[in-house]
Amino acid sequence: MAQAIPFRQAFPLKASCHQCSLSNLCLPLAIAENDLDRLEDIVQQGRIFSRGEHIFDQSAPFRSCFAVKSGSIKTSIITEGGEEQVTGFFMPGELVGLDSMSSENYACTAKALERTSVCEFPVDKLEELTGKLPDLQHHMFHLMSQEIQNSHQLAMLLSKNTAEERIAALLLSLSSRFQRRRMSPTNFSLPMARNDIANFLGLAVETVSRVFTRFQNQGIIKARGREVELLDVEALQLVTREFSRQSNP
Amino acid sequence: MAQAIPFRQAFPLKASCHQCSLSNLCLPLAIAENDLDRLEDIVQQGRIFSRGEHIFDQSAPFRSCFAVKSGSIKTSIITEGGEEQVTGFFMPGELVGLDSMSSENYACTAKALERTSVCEFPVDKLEELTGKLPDLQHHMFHLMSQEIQNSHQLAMLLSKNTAEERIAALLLSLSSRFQRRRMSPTNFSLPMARNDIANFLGLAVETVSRVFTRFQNQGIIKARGREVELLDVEALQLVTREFSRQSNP
DNA sequence: CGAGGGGTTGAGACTCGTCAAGTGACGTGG
DNA sequence: CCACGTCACTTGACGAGTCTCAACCCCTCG
Repeated sequence: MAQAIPFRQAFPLKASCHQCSLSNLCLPLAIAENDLDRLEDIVQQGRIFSRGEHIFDQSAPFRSCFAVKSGSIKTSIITEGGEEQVTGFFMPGELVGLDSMSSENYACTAKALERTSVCEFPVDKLEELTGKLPDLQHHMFHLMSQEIQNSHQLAMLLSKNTAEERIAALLLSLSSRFQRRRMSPTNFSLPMARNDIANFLGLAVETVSRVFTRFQNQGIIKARGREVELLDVEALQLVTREFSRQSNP
Repeated sequence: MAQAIPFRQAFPLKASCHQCSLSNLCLPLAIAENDLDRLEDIVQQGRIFSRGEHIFDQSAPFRSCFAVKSGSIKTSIITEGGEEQVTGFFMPGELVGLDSMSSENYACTAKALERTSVCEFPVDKLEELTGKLPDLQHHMFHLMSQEIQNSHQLAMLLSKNTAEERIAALLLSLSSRFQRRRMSPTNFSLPMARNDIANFLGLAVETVSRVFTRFQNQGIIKARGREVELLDVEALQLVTREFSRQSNP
């Protein structure tokens, strides 16, 4: 990983949405080939953050959205009481900061979970561009409403489901997101700590730990630290009740 | 109320965002006076739904967003297992359907909680218009990101807070939304049933009921059925931990 | 080598869901 | 007019799931 950085920087920073392997997940998805240059004009590519660094901070003036290029990011809200609430994990190809587009300031803090590179989209320029490119505007609406739906799904998970169901759902979500990037959907390493998982899912760390070992004893997964292998995906899906409609009546 | 309907319908349906008392909460907010006509061109105003009627249904083709003019709406998702999850309550001046802008179909079902009138914004025309009016586009981004934030707040409430805290938060949210409309913030009638509250907050109906009576015994609220009076707003805020930062250190 | 963080495991306490019964308001039909 | 069913809501008793507290292990890093 490390040796790639000077290499990338040796190239001109622009003109590389074209070659980016994530362009089918990211903003360029929506854009005709000949408009891609206009998007590239406004993007600042290839900024690198090391593990634990903040991409942006809650209440700082809102300037940009960020697309994850490699690595991963967690976003969280700090409440008035000082508690942290993790609101999401972002993997390569996903866009961070959409929840802040309403306000002058960032609505949450974004932190790199590992060495992470991002592309930066300054909002003023982005909004200007979306006004000119209807497809891009449509795509932005699409992404934002997707974010709302995700959050609703999360709320549902938190309000109705047991610890096992929540964790199964998270594992499956991660699995499908790895798959989108053509990586193994059954064999991956969690970018986040147990603590973050617990916080995100509204559980205690101990509960997360217990469920992991329970799944392991049942032969559904294999887990050593952050290395996870999904042994029985269907069993996981059963746990999330995805299939319960068929056995209900 | 009832006699207003034929009266309104006697007028031409257009040209009334100008007079609408909610225009400072709704989409017109963002728009210069002389552009308002263009918004009005695409709006279908004054559709009425009676209690229990569906404004739109999950999985039906997505056509329009709706602004609540009077009355109130609840949105909910039906899971594969057939359970309902209430995702939001919408009061006059608020926009319903933003979570569906990603897909071909509505992401949830919207149901009138009482006799409710709405204005309809067909999305194709709306998107076309936002492409031409940067302020309107900005406002749409604003509303959508607000919706994301709301949903994150909800997720936080569901994952970290007790039954009392959730209900206090809901009461305060409703209170401030009544106040926005220049109605009493301490004396209002809940548009939704206990059942909906419970579902929305991830609780059992019985728990909601118990908390209501507990608050009543503590002299914080007075509640008879859906009629609610907030007797001690500060106590409610204390319950939600909004102020706990000051007493923490 | 010790310190410290992340993760696991166990025991007890507590919140909340479930089950069950009961109340009051409302509308229907005899 | 009253009996009745229905529906929304309330109240109580009990039990399950999860949190808290505490100890412990393992690994990394200084």
